[in-house]
Amino acid sequence: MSKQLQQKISSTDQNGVSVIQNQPHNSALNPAGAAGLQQVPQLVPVSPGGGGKAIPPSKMKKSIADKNSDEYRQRRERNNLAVKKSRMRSKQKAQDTQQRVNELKEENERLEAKIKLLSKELSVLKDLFLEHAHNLADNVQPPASGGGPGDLCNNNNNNNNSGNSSQ
Amino acid sequence: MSKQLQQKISSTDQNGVSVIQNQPHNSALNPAGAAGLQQVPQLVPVSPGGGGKAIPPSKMKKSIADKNSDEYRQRRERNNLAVKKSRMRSKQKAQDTQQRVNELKEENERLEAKIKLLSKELSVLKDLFLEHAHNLADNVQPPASGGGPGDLCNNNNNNNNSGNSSQ
DNA sequence: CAAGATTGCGCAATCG
DNA sequence: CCGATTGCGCAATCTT
Repeated sequence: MSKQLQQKISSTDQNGVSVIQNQPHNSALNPAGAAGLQQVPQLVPVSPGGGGKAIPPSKMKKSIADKNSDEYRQRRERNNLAVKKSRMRSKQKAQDTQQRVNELKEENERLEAKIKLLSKELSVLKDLFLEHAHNLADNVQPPASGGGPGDLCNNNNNNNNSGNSSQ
Repeated sequence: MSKQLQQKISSTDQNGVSVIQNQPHNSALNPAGAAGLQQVPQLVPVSPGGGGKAIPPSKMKKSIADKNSDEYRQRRERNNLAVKKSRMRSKQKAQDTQQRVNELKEENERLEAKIKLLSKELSVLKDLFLEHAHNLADNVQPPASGGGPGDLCNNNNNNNNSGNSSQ
């Protein structure tokens, strides 16, 4: 709705292709070419013939399916542009998606590393706690040696409550 | 390496298209159709003309570019199959990639959640430690305390929920 | 109903 | 030489 145009119109040039199918079944084909030959059946479904009501579409002289028509050519070209655009986009999107995958993979690795680290820290702290617990259980007795690495837990505190402040 | 063939030869049927370009520039085009017309210029680059040595390629009667040739038709069909296959694959891959993105995104979220949880656990434990440190500092002297049942150091359980071990 | 966007398809040129 | 890719145009549809 708001984007279009802008383009060098490479359109048909360097390429100059020509294509034709082998088993045409319908549609009027028209070899308007450069080889030199030209043959235009000019077949147009003029009237329903036998029994139809009427042909709603007003003028159907060349209407569609007429390879000679300017209109036709014009529309073809427009469509060709549209197609090119659409394909470009499509390809781009695919690429972007692929990149997204890479980014996500990277981030994943980062996160996993972080988890590993946190886990390790946690386990260390927990071990410390366990150790203390043991100490407590063990040393129900008086503090024998002074320099021992133990006993952080000397507290029987009557702490009312923990002043934990969130991060 | 092990997939191919198998197919009802839909080839040209329900479709029956016929196409031709407008500005042929090169290549010998040959409208071999069904509409009823046929014209085969039969142009073949017979001799290099001016100064070539010789034409290595053995027989080049119809060689390539002959739309009538069986050989040609056969090759076209083969190529058409190849093209179809290739495109299918391509599309499939794109789809897979997209799915991969989704999976990765999900996993990412999971990981992040886990990180959050671990972080919280960690902060709790750290706070406990800090508290103990304070207590230690505070009551450097009164080793004895009478009757407070509030003993955090009793590490029995608090809320430690970390029994996760899946994935 | 028209105009652009998509999609399937065939051709041809290239690449491996 | 052959299959796989890729760019391109046509035409039928789908969307807007």
